[in-house]
Amino acid sequence: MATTLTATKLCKCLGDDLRLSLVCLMDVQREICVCDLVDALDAPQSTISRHLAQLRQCELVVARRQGTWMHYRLNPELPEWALTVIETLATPARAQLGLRTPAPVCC
Amino acid sequence: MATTLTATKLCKCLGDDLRLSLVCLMDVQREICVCDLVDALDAPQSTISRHLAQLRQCELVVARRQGTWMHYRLNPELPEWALTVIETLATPARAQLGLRTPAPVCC
DNA sequence: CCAATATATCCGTAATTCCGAATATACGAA
DNA sequence: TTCGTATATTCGGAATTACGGATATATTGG
Repeated sequence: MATTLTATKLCKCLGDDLRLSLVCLMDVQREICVCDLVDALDAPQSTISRHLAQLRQCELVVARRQGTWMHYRLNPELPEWALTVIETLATPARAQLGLRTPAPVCC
Repeated sequence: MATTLTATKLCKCLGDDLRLSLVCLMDVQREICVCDLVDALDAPQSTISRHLAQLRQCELVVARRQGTWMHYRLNPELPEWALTVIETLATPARAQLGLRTPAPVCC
């Protein structure tokens, strides 16, 4: 199910507060695990996991398992334009979404 | 109904093939009128107009009336990050959406 | 094998978005 | 005024997306 990342798809992914928050968090913390995401963003675990799956499917992020934990990070093979968009949005988005850089809890 | 442009809203606007096409066309042709948009993109007039209204409402674009025609262009007061995002997406988007620069028909 | 923890998926429902034909509005010309 | 062109809005229905509780799966430790 590996679809190519298009401009429209990238925007659709980022066009949701929760998903944009997830991406922003991964942009600062190079790698972050689900439990940290869950308590950084105030949303039920199933919701977060569902959005992460969506980001994975668009190949915006990749996951690495370490024991019981899953660590997520931005896909290192993102096309440059996509990375530029993310980095450009990161600063205004963090302010607008009220994201503070969370101290890593687990891992 | 002038809401502030947030990162999420910008992405929502750009997360649709038709709207992204509209924005891309305005990005090349500094200013373009609805009839040109209608025949550049193959979609019914009401659909295009509806999407334009949405872009207007998010303040991504502004319109200028000249007689019967409406000329649209990117909002010159767009925050810099928004403009950067648009310009970054423009090139890949044009390729992915198969947009050729249309020769101005009317006006 | 069993329990505990972390994460993913399912599934019915609610909310949002999209579509395009029909209709309305705005303007210029006659 | 009336007509014709350009554009906007309305509206009901279809399609997509989001939600979150319940449940399934995976992994580690005992």
